[in-house]
Amino acid sequence: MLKEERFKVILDRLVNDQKVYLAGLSALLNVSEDTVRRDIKELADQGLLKSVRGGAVPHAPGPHHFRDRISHDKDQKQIIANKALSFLKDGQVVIFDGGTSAMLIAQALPKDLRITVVTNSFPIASLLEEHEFVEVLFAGGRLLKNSFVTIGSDTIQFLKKFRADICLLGICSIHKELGVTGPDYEESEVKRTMIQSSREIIALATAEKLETAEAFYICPTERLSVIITDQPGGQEAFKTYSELGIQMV
Amino acid sequence: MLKEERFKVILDRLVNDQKVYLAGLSALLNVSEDTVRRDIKELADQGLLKSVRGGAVPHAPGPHHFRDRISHDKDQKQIIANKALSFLKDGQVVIFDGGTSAMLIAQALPKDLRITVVTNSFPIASLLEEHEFVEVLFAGGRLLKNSFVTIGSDTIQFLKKFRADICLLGICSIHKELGVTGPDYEESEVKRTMIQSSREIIALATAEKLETAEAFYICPTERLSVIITDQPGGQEAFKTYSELGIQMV
DNA sequence: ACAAACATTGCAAAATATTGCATCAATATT
DNA sequence: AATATTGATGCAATATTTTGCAATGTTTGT
Repeated sequence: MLKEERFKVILDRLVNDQKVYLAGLSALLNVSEDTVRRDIKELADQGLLKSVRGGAVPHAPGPHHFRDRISHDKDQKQIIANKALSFLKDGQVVIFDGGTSAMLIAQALPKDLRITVVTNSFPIASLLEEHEFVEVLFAGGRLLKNSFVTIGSDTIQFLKKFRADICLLGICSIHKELGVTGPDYEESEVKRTMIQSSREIIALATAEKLETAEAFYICPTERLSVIITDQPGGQEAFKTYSELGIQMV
Repeated sequence: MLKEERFKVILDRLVNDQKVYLAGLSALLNVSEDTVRRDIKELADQGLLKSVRGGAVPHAPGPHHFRDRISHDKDQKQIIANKALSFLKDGQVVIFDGGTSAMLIAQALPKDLRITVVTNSFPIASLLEEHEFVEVLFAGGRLLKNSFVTIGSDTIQFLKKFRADICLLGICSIHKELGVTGPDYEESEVKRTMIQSSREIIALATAEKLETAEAFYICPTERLSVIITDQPGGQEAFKTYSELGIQMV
């Protein structure tokens, strides 16, 4: 088996699972762990992934460490992403927030859509490179290591200059009374500004984030136009938000 | 069997299997592995496939991840990069311009250097992720596809906010009378701003760029503090610039 | 602080590349 | 017709790269 084949396998698994282990690859590829380690090192040198103790993770992953990630999240989020896409139209200015959910949307974006994207996320900007008709405006600022988003007053100042049609808000906690909240102060600041600069807000939320709250306030629930979630099951939840004029998907 | 026939077989199998082995082709084509190797080399020179140890794989035309391009003409630039590093000290604020030379410097940056980096280049920001003690301030703006730098008035506005110690200026043309010039209008605008925001300018230039000029003016030659170049040969050039108080390396 | 897991380094064997050279066939030249 | 010339090919000797292993550090979790 060629070294390049191994590389391909490693990268493929990385895309699917967001992580690879030395032991697993060693067994799968029929080579020693040493070899896998060397392969990973080589790929890391090329910037195609990030080598970590015991394995590797994608080079620009989300903010959290990979060991506590669950891969089945991905499928659910993918469905959410596709729903969100249906709200985007040619000519719009869209703000993408920096989370992994927004990233999946960027990934699924049709190549012929002509929109202007404003974002503070490297991975998203990077994904949109191949989209010929998408203009990317990147918000500068202090770079948050490990998550590849910019934050801080410069970012906020940049975002204030826009009047976007839609803001795709990554996963936050949403609570009917307590509003939309997030776990990190500076990130929440940025999100708040994104919301202020947008006409419509589309929030992406896995079901377990509904009716929960975090430390930092972002905006009142009524400000949302659409909530896209994965479990339509909760009739009550559906009603609750519909009463506020929010469309549930 | 004609060489062209073999070529066709090789390319066909490559399309089908995404890989070919020397041994397999040698048996299939009834020629020695040496010949297959030579065939593959020839096809590789034409850019039709990528030669790898033990066989060949399709030439990846896909999304050129921005780090790929660093690898080739590396050596000469690498020497330049190392020279440049000796000018950087803990605590400084350094502006990195977006070229590949600046990228090599970023790559060679010692992990324990504590500096603040201001840049408009994704690749550079991305390279610095692993540098624990480097703070990265990223200049927002319109994203230039294919080169992954931001440009435009937002970028300039961002850069104006700084007073940096050093600006590492990628390769431009330098001419004693005509000053520093660049081939692209908007990029030159950005570079000019970087220079205005910096106390000292270190310019990186391969020897063939000295005493040449491009369309867009960036700054007078005297504004440079140091020129780092690869061929110390030219005694005259050395003198010419030394008279202006510029250090040549 | 300890053990276990993991990483790093040096090393030798195996696989693969490279180089120089001799052969051969096809074509060009005398 | 005889003889160079050229280019492709295979072979062998010599590098170079890859790989697994073992000995030795380093990190992590308890």
